[in-house]
Amino acid sequence: MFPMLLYDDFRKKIADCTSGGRIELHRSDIEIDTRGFADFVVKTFRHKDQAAIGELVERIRGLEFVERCDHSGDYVNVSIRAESLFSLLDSAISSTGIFPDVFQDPERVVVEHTSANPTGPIHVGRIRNSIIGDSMARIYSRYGYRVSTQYFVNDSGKQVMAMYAGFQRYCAGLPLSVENLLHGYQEIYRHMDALGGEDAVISPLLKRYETPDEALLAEIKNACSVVLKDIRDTMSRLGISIEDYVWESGFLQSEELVEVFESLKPKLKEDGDARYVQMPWGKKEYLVRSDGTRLYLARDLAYHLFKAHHFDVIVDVLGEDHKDYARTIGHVLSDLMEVDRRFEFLIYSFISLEGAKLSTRQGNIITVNDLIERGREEASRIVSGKENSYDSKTRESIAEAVAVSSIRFNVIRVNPQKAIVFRWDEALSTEGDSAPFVMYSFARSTSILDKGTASNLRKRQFDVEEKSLLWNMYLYPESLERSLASKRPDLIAAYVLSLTKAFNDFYSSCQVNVQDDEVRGTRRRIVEMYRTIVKDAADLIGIKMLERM
RNA sequence: GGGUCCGUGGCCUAGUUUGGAUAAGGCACCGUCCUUCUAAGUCGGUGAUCGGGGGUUCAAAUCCCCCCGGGCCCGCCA
Repeated sequence: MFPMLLYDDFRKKIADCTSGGRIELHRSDIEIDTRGFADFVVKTFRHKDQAAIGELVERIRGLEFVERCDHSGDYVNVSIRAESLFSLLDSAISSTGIFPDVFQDPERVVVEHTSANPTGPIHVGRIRNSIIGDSMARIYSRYGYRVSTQYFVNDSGKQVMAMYAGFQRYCAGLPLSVENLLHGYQEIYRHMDALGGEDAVISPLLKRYETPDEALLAEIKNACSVVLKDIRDTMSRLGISIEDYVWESGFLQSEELVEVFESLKPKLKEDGDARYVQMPWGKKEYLVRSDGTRLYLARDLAYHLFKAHHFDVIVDVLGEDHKDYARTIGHVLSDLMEVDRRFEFLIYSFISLEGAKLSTRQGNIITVNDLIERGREEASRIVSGKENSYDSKTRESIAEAVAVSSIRFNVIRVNPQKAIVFRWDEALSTEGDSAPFVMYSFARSTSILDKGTASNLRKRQFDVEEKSLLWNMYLYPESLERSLASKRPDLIAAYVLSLTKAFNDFYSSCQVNVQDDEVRGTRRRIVEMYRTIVKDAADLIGIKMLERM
């Protein structure tokens, strides 16, 4: 089943004009104009037959939604009638409440994101995973997929063992808190060499763990839960909630693990008592150590098999350090194990600190909670400085929404492939291309609707700013499509900005609440449609729209 | 060393997948607009050899090759 958006696609209809004619053009020859010549441009470089192009122009002119169509240079410029855009959007939103409507797709998608080792609070380096993952899940969902989200909790590796051992050694008797666990974790790595290295400190625990020693399992899971609670609270503040937390320890002896080894049996190679699979690009990937214990890869494959049992599309959001790893699991699952499911990976580059590297272990982090707090203070100051005075409760809720939205926006707006260098002023920026810019326009639209009175819709000439706003609204499906196909949530951010700019132009040029019934009626309707669409799109990237700010 | 991704005005970010008409936003800087619906806004201005070099093409920020700079990976860690 192929996911689809339901709306009247003018672009497709223009493409249809070329079929059966003397020149054939593909949908990709028809572009959205970005230079101000028209709305759509049809590229005709490869067609020198002027008569045939003239014929095409005539056919396009015949379309009821086309206002103007001219052949100029090597392009055919097509302008769409504002009335057509208006009635398309109006009827879609009137009948279904959204634009574009979707065909409910029965395919089940699971997006795994965040999955950070529970060894400390979530920091700005890690949050990109959560922000991208959550937005991507929302985009799949908006597209009509049945979506679930998961966090794979690592409670079985060296890092959490070290945290547990560190807490025992350096915080004995103290309460099991995030601060104490983090302290123990950092201390034990500081003294690792003096204590005899990982072999002496961690390996015995790992061995007991995999036996399995149920009491140890429970204690470590308990410690992880404490840190995880803190991570969950932070994410929840950002409007991110993950449906299922799947514990790695659950796969130590699972059916799926047995299934992995069963399925890989013919492909598994021996190296002493260790076992590995050979990658076609030359690497050996180990699943079993010489001492018989299993590596993370084995448990993660079991986890992916578990996901494959319940979902059709399995999406992992991973940092660029896991790029080769993703290639490995993709190959093992699809080619070696021949699991008939779509495994997809969204790889993003890191957020770094200027000069320094982020590290939980070394204590060199900016926590997301700190970031939100700073943002809240900043926003609170701006709200207080405004003329219309809000009570302190309203002011604080505005500040929180602005802080959270700004942080999410400034992360999501960058192509996941590109690295981000963290800077305080950029992370919390409230001017220009930012979340508050979008939110503020929305708040102004609330005022417009509050102040005037409704009236009947009547057909009339639209101004250029009205047309431009309508056109931008019409383009929403294009952004949704591209964003989903290329797993680029940043494209939604770009769309939200351009829609907001179009609304601001409209706002400054077109008074809405005027005497004239026809003008007032259509303009108020345009504002309502804008609110529906901008809210829809903003929600995909976690911007919290406020009625007032 | 091998692999991989990135390099667009002083700074940040789109545009590269599918080559085409004036390279688009934002920040900063200079100037404009609050007795029309919220100035977190609007309008205008300064500022780009699209990292460098070669190639393909009627046409290259976009495709190919080489080089330079930076991130990440190259564990019987997770």
